[in-house]
Amino acid sequence: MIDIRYLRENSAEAEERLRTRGEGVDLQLFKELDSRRRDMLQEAESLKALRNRVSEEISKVKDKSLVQDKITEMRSVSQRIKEMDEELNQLEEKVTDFLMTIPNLPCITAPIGRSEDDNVELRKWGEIPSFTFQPKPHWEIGEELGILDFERGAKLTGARFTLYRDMGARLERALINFMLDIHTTDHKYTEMLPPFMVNRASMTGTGQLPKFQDDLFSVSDVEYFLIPTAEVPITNIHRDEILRKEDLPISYTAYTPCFRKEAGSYGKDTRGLIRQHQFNKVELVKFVHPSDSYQELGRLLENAEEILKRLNLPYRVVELCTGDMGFSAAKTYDIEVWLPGQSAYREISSCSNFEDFQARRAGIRFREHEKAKPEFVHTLNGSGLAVGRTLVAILENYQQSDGSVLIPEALQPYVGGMEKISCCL
RNA sequence: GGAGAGAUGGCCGAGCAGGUCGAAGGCGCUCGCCUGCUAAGCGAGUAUACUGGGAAACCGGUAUCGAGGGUUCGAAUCCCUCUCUCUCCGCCA
Repeated sequence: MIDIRYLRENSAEAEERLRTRGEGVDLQLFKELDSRRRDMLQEAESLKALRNRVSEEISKVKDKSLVQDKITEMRSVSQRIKEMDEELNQLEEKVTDFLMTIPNLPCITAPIGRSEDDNVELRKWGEIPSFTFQPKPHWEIGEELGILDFERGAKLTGARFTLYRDMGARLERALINFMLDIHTTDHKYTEMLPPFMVNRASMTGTGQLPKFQDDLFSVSDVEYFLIPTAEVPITNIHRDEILRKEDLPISYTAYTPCFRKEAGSYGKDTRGLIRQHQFNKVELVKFVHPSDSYQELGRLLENAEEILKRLNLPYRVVELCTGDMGFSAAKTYDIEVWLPGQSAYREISSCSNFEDFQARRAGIRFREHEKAKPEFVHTLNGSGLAVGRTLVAILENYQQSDGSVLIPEALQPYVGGMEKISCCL
């Protein structure tokens, strides 16, 4: 949520900045509703002040028959208050409903652009492997090795679900442990294992709701939603809390499965592991002091990159343009890993600074000084990394001419010292 | 799933035959005093949001005792619904 005062006082500037996202927002209606609300609020509150005063007078008189006329008068005042409160509630609801659907203001340093074509490549790392044979896409490698079973995944559930078997399952599990170990031990994040379903308030806090309900799976007998990313439960850990300044920055990491409907992506990535309804991810989340947030974003990005470096997988870092950023983000860097099967870089991590957008929605604050008013923290998060896509990158980059796949050295201790995956069938 | 108890400020905890209660008392914390040091003691202060005024310091109004609704001139206190927590029984990894 954007600061309502900012929208009130700088609506032209706000409209301009939002326009760079490709989001035409008209603040005129908002301004009207907002000022009507404030006028009415004042009126209702002065009526309440009157009622409070007179009620106190009544309480001091023993013989109520002496103040019967005041009681009668207050009866109608109360009636009026009730009517105004109802109208006020409606106005307020309209205003917050509107605010909740407005995306974050892009950071002024974010490159202006319309789509991913306008993203800016910042750096590249690693050697793109060259093959003496035609490299295969991971779904072929996985099926031939007997470690990925797409057909049975579809039988069990449906499209975009995959059964990992044997070394596939083990490799996925190894990657999760590998990533968590690095982030906890070397990068000093605190590991969390959150619920995989959350309530409406949590989804609203991080920005998935109310606007993106269509992207979420939910359960039918209670109003719980399956998390699309660990960002949701982890960021909401501190919802409605005032954190101690000394505790900032707070850094959490968590492995969770993620559930996404992927509505509107019907034709895309239909084969393989790239776009699944359920996938595993290790997430990094930080709660930071507003003055440090961009520095911390840089660190978080490096922490995510570190995983690819240790696995020796080539990647590049891209800065997203205003038109390609997510709803809640002010600034986003994507890490894209090289996939020889597609001869392309594909997103494997997205690291964002939300500034105070989520903190304001979720009520996550801190105090600058003992007596200072609480302020909103800045929240950050990034994938560290998407596990399934990391497995894809390993299969495609480490594939051998005989169909086997070498296991990156750093990962070998996590698979009992095994050096390569041969056919598991 | 069955039976019962509960939810009050940073924490503990009173109030609950409706009024002077944003809420006693204690603890914690902050500042000051006192004191060889420490401990103890004394005094003052110590919620949040919205809103009006003010350059600001600050001053005023409203709301908040789990959430929402109701009764009433007036609700932490009475009534209804919901959520959560705890205890016992059952079931279960």
